[in-house]
Amino acid sequence: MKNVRVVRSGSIKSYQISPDGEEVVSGFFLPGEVIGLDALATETHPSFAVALEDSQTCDIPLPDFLKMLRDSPKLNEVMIRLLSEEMVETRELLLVVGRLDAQTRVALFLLSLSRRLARRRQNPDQFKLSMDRRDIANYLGITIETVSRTLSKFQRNDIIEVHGKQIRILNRQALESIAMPGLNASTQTGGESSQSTG
Amino acid sequence: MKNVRVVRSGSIKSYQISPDGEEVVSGFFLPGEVIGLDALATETHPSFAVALEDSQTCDIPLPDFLKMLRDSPKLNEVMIRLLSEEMVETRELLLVVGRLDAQTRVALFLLSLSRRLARRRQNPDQFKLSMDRRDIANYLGITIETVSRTLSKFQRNDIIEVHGKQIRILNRQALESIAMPGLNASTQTGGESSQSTG
DNA sequence: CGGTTTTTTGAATCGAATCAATAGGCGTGG
DNA sequence: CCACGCCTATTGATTCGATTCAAAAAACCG
Repeated sequence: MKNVRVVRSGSIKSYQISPDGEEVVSGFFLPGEVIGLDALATETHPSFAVALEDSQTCDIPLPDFLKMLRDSPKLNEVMIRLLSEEMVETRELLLVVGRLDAQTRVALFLLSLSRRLARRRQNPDQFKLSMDRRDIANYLGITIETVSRTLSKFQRNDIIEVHGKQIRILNRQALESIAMPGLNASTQTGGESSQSTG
Repeated sequence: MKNVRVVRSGSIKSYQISPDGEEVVSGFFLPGEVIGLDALATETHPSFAVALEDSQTCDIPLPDFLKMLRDSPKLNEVMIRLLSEEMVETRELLLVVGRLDAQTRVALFLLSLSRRLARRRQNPDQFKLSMDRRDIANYLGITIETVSRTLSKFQRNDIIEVHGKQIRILNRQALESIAMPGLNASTQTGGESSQSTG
């Protein structure tokens, strides 16, 4: 699969196969987002991609893309910028993922989805998860059970509403304060919320 | 610090300041490695860098560097490749850091250092850590105590020898098998109480 | 519907963090 | 050179969060 792929509609899961044969989810892509930029290094995708729902994508074969790169200095600049941005984002995720507790990861995940939906003018406060719990857990590096428990807890605290894959954000502020690594503890989250102060 | 920086000698720690004011170590750089590629996106470094020992670096001011990029399609290509490679590497680290236990992280860390030393023709089996336990812990997303315990354990199992910052790798195979996420468990690493020469 | 898979919830266990105390290095000054 | 104090590292005991194992409940599909 040596393509650069632009997502047009639907959603895509990308994953790798770890040395021990396990699937490892490395990202979810929404419309407008680009998959396979890291293919530029190796000229082969280190990862696979599957659609999570009916999706349309626009594939550009890697050789063609490289040729375009050579022909267009402008595209070159854009690509460097895109890569560099993705780099910053991934680096941040890296800082975050290894050291955060489960509920922070889940909060960040929900907010990330929300933000990306907002960017394409969809309701950021109510949306349907296109991936199942297993994929979320895998992506966040926690277990299915912990994802489930955490969502339940958020719901109990009136931060979100969960109906299967349907999510509604009720208290964005609370969610954001949970997502903040160690920053301000209590918003108006009452109940059992108890995000640790340090 | 709007520079792209090439490390010539010594070693450099790069870090960010998290929202709650904590230092977060984001990488260690050895000679020949390049710091600040992600500066290309924002035109400002998201991170700081300090020398861990006497070091020489070669700084290229970002504007100059960007001009060079504009003037040289060749450099452009090289940069895209470099960024893309760094991307792959960081992505892998990401997969790994969020889901691995402490001793796997430490093993990977030691092997990473070793590999990078080998690349520049230094002894990959005996070297001095230029950073302290605090930095290692911070980088790996675990605590000082856990780093210490893990190194001690490796030593007890005759996998490495530790004298403060001086490290000697005694059983690379064992270290590698620990570093493998969930792959073949026992080389001769066995449990804590495996046989040993004394 | 029945059967399957996904999700939620509960109880027990395990690993790492935390709290606390000791040991080792290292530079300064007696 | 040794004594002292400071800082880093190690080790031990306890606590806490997440995993694991197990089972029930809900959603999904032919």
